[in-house]
Amino acid sequence: MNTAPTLDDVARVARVSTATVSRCLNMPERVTDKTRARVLSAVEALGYTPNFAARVMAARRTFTIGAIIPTMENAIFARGLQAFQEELHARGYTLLVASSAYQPELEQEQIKALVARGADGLLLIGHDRDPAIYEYLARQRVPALAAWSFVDDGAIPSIGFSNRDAMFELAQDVLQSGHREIAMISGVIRGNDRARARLDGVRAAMTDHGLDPAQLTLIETPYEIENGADAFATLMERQPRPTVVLCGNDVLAAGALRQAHHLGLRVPQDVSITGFDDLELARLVSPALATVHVPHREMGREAARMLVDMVEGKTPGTSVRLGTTLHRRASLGAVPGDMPH
Amino acid sequence: MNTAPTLDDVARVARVSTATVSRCLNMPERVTDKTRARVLSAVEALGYTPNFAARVMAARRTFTIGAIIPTMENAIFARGLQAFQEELHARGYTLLVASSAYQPELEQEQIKALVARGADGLLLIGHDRDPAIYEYLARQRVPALAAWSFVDDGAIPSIGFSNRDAMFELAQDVLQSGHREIAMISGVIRGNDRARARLDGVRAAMTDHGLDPAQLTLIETPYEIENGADAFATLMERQPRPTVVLCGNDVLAAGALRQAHHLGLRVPQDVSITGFDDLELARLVSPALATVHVPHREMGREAARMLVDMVEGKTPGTSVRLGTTLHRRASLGAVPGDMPH
DNA sequence: AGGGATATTGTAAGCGCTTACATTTCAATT
DNA sequence: AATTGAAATGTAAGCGCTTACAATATCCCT
Repeated sequence: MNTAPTLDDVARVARVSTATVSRCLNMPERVTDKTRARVLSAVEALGYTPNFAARVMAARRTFTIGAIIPTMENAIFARGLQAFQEELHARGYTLLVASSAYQPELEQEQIKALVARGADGLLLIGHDRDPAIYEYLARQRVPALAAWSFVDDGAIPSIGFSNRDAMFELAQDVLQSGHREIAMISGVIRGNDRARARLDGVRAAMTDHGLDPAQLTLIETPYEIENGADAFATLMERQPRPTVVLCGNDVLAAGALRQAHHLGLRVPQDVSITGFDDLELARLVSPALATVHVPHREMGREAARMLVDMVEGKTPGTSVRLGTTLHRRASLGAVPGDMPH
Repeated sequence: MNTAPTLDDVARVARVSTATVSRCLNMPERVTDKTRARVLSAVEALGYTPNFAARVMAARRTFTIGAIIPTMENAIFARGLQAFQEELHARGYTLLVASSAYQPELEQEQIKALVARGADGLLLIGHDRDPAIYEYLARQRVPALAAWSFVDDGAIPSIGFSNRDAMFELAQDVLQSGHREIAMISGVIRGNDRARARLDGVRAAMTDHGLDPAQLTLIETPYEIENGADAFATLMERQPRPTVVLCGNDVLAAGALRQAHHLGLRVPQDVSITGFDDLELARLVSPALATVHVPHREMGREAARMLVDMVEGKTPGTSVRLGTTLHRRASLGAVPGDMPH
């Protein structure tokens, strides 16, 4: 089907052996200037591009890193991934991205697809997956790194932050400002340790303040704006009505906020809303979202460095924990009806 | 390095020939139930995954489609791409995504990288690129389709909408509501026909209303929120001050809107702002952005269908023009100080 | 000028898979 | 039971590249 010129064609035109052409392309310094010029002009003349599959097969190396992210639909992973790609590019690697749509089964499929395509290493999000897939990666000898989450004893090293501690801190802040009727809109927990850890953080903070975590009103829903809006509407019908809604991320929070406007509720006077991630979104909506800032770009960059080092055998990989910072913004206020002190 | 089991290993364990194993995997119906069971259990036992590079090389087909988008950082292409991927998946193809960061040179590099990786077809954004790259694609016999833009006589078929007409319509609306001091924050024009067409649309509408398009106050800047904010600040210092700022897309508009709040300007009472794309963003900010709705999902889906048909030789590809719709929302209002009629 | 060390180039064996073609198996038919 | 043709399986030739090893050219000494 594809009648593109091959190495042989180039060799013939340049009147050298295929080995020399290959060297010209891969180790130019091991070839005379004269022959290199001849070869390169043949390459030019023919419009030759090396066949990647053949190269991979012969060299058993692809200089390709795969990443499987839960979604491309919203900006959650975009910034970190962009930084990841930039750093990878600087180190001579190409990034291939696949999306799992938050489905563990599809993620497995994508992992295998990328390994089959010869990815030298893999970036995964979080730790929560079938142990069999870790065995598979080990057997295939493909190093993998988990990001967006920090666990120091996982099957693979990770680079990220403690979702639990970050959310704990935010929830503490909320509790300290007096809120007691607390609701949470969480992402779907199955196969998502980040979502679970955030929920745990909230519960831990409640316990810490002498509240029963079982009292937490919880809605679990996919990370989409509409879902945030719907969940918020449901929560506002509960009696007693929550005075604050903690959202599993900024996307859900943005949806909640839109719904609040729609319902004629003032934020934060009537109800407070918080997010997580500090996407650009958080500062675009009004009021701006109180949220947890995650160092996405730094995480992406560090992940690239670590993974490349792992691929090149320089390290088996060590987990790195990054910090998060609480951003108090206008969407989080005092408890409605509370007397000022 | 990689000691993964091969087809040969499977064949040995299952006590059949390699050809039979291959058939088991690719044309299961051409093999007895009994041997198929034997082979599959060998596959299972060994944890075998076919080597993609080898398969590609032998079969000269990858069932992979590549897409090169200008950016992954914001949501501009996310929704359309997601739909594209879904439809591709339904048809048995895998999507590989690369980002060009709006740099034509990098885009060329990425195109070659994807072709070398055996992409059966390519999705590109817009038409504006070095003709040499079209020759390259033709010679490599890799079908390509342009999206997010409609041009019926381009080097490759396209599926999209008329950026010019869509923006023309929006600008007409703006002019009809009386605005005369018009400014535009455009994306970077170089290598971006969509941005250029949108600008042309605005100019054409001005001409249509007897205005001199040279009077248009224009700032050209990359599609980032911060840039939109900065550009807006600059525009607000001009005398006479624009009464409306047309933005090249919603991202720039969101930045402009944030800056307006920051400067204490009310939208639309003091100044109107419009966007383009109708990202989710547009309805999250307040006031909601008047913008042009683009059928992203439909475009992505149609692009996948068309491209697969092209790859499979069912059609050389025909250009498809989709419609856009104007969404009048609160960010666009009357001219400040105008007497109501 | 001769000899050896070194830099350059060539030869050819795979890498793991698919597939055209050859061979074997087996059920149906006579 | 012999014959036949279709179905199942096996054989082996590549796909386009890299790279160990072999062969040759080049250079620097004495």
